[in-house]
Amino acid sequence: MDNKKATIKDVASHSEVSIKTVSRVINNEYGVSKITKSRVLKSIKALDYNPNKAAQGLRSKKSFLIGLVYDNPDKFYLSDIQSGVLETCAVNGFSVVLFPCNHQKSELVDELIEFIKRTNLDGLILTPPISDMKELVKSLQLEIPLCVVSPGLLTSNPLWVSSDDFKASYDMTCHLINQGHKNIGFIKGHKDHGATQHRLDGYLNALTDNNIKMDDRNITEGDFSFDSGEIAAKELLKKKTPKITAIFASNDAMAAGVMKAAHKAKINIPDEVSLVGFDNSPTASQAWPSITTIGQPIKEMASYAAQILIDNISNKSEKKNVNKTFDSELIFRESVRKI
Amino acid sequence: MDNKKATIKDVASHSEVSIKTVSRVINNEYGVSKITKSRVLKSIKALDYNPNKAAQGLRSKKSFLIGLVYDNPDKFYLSDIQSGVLETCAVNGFSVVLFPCNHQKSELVDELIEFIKRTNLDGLILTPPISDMKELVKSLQLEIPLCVVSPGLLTSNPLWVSSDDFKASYDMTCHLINQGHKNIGFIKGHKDHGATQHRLDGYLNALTDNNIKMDDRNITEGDFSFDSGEIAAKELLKKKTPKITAIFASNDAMAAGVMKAAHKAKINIPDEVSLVGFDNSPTASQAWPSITTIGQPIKEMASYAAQILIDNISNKSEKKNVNKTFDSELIFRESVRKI
DNA sequence: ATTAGAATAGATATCGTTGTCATTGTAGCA
DNA sequence: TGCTACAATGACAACGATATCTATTCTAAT
Repeated sequence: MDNKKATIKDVASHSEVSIKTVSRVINNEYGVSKITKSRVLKSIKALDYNPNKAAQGLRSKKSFLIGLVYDNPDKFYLSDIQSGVLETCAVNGFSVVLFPCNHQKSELVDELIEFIKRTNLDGLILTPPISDMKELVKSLQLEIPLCVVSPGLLTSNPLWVSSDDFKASYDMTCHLINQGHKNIGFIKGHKDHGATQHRLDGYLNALTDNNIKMDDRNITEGDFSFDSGEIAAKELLKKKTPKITAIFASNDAMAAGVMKAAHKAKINIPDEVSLVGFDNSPTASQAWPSITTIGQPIKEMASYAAQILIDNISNKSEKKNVNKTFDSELIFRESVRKI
Repeated sequence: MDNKKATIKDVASHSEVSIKTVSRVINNEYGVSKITKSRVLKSIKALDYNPNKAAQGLRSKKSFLIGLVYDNPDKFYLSDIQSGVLETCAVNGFSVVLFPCNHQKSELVDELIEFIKRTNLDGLILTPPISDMKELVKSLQLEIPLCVVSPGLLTSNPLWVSSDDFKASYDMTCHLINQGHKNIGFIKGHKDHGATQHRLDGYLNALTDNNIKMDDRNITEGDFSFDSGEIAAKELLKKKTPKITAIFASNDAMAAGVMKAAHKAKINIPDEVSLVGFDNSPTASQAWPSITTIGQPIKEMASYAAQILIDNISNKSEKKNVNKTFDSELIFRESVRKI
């Protein structure tokens, strides 16, 4: 049976000090001698004591809860985000509360504010495309410490972490060009994601820098979904003059869609058309042929985001410039052919 | 700026009743007249009051936190589980704390118990394959209210929800047989999952009931991963006498692996070999050809699991027989051909 | 009228911590 | 020796809710 749980009082009397001293030990505060500290720690172990979070929270006005807000159909991306945030929070004694939502819902701000209050959050992490909603971010900032992941625009205001989508996209396009491709189709991502523009810009700049004239018909709409990739590919593949020799999909899900379209149309990848994606999701490595793509350290980014947010909440460090951009990496596989 | 948050006291004085009456209204307790109640509710709105969870928890010994334990590489499955649990918890004023883990780690029980204590959980939901670890479940039961999802063995003891894997697998096998297939390869799932045995049994029983002699060489090992599916398929596809005409993979990820193996070996699906999976994950619908599979109401199951757990915690209902098995559904697509 | 019993409301203790402020102990120094 | 400075410790209130118990008011039956 469960003996009643030990409280700070029990620890105090067991180690013959005041409860305040025990509290000091728990919170690693100054002013406890080494001897006392070790005695208290021994008692804590002996009694299997765990501080009561509710009581701590009540007194210190903290909830030790961080909200994670998302509206992203990419389960692989989300999974990485979650693990990163989770690990860091666990290490720091925080828990994570998830908040899936619909970014197009007009009442979202109100719902979020209600959520923050009801749950008594200490901080909030916003992921794309929520992190791209400037007005919403502005409003939430007034309520609670914030960290945004991959926002379209980097301001100095809320905490942020980001990845270098522009450079990655630029480099990948150059890679295709180096492989002899000049007619490269591009499938854009969802218009509400900041990354969409950056990835497009990388592509466009690479063309320009390599003196390739941009052809409007090579650029198609997409929304990061598999289906949109398939539809866009149909469009691109039926263009005849000049024929497209490579397709750059703004993410791997759409690249997989392209692959399906190609299969259906009996167009061989990479022999007839090369294909690259973005995200390094399992989809890309499991496809046949496996898809050349761009990897970003999503989990690390998320982990770092949680850390700077927690630091900010605990105002442990008043360091400035904690915001950080993470490097991406090209991952070469079987879906690109030299021509 | 943030005015200080309203407390129950503020509401009490604003509506000119005692704090206890406000408490009664918040908790929907007996003994408040309609008039008083509406006055209090009005004040609550006017002051934008939200009960402080920490204080509630401290006093009532609850944390309003439910733990969700998982060790499953299938992100689609997990995503459904999470949304289901999340929604139900939100409606009931509970939050969800995630606990990803490694089910093969020997210290898992201790880690879980530590987690339960540290986080002060009110209840725990275990998903496969953790829900299949009998000893672990037994130990945790002593600590905290439990609900297991899809355990291999259904006992009356902890709360559970389940899906009818045996029947689904049986029906799917019969479907293949009806389409003229007699030599059906089977790829098993991960040995630690209870579902693995049930799915295999369904297949075997269907063969027996249709007077088809089981061939040992038709049954291969797998572990629910894409790669294991690809490896198993290589094995099955090289068998010549008698040739296999259909493959039943225990989940969609492995079915996708089979598809890759077939592509590599230039074997056409479904013309030369039919293929079916299990889970109805996006993988199956996005493949080319799209894969016939079995759908289970994962999200609903998870939602239901959370509900009965919360009911149990709040001992709202002492209903017995709340445990429930959910029906599966065959989903017919392009990967099966009549012969 | 009277009164039992239900319905309603309130006073106060309490949950397990941390914050504030006071007290004690000890080493260093003139 | 006497004093200061600072490290170490403790007493007690407070956080914001619920539980327990008591005190009113209201209703309906006598």
